[in-house]
Amino acid sequence: MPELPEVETVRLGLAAAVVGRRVEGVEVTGVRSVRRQSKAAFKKALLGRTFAGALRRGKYLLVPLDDGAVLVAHLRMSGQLVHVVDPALPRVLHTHVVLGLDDASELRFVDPRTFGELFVAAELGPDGVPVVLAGLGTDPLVDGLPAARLGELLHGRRTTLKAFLLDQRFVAGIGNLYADEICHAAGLLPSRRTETLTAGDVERLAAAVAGVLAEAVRLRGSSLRDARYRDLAGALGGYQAHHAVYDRAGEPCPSCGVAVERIRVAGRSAHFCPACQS
DNA sequence: AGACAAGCCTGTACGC
DNA sequence: TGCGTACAGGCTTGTC
Repeated sequence: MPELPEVETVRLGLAAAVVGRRVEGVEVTGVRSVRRQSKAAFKKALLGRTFAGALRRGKYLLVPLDDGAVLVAHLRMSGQLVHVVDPALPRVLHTHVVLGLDDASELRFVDPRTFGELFVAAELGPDGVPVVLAGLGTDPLVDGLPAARLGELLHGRRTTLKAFLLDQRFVAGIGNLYADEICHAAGLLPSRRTETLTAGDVERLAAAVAGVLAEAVRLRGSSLRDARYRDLAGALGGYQAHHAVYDRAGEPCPSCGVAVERIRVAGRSAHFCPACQS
């Protein structure tokens, strides 16, 4: 499930492979992948446009177009963007949108669970981010997230650390996997109440957010057992081999060897080391 | 065979 | 009262 590091890896791929290309064809065969606007409006907004950049905000990909609008993509659970150099290659099952580009390559959107979506946003805020995404919080990579800022965001919150990290209104880009890894790196339980965090805890949390995400981006994201996440060229990520706790219940904590446990927090699976985290 | 996983939205209930 | 939080349900399909 693509989170910030996976989406950032796709963004880097888009910047290298499709920025500067012009859209010459738009096919929308999926029923749900384009749902914020009509398929006709989506096609009209893209046809003839040139990709002018590749940005990311949280888990949203933003591709500015040469007319000032922005192509927005969210992969949700199972979405994948694939750059296919040879359009004669067969389309895999669940290919819902295909953009034909002026170098004869194709950008394909594949999404078995159809939670993901594409749309073109014309109304932008002063930061160039579509106004419909104005509710997104701080992006730790784009904006940085020093401990002082994290402390401000935590101020007054009365919830679990897990729920806080997953709430895109405060920090944008963290999902279930990286929430668990960040908690472990910070030595804090995912079930820890935010109102009990000390200044030292917040310092370690800020360092963990930055450190875990940076390392995961460096290794081009995490591909899980289903190998659903792949980068734009179809390659697997490398961070899954470095997971300390996520999806490792019963296996030894890499720091201390104690068995990793799994519980439910904020309605989600949460993995943690009972010895290293408090 | 059916529970489960995921992200995000919506609706509703509850507590300070 | 009102706000923030909690929880459940919906959407979907591949996997165990």
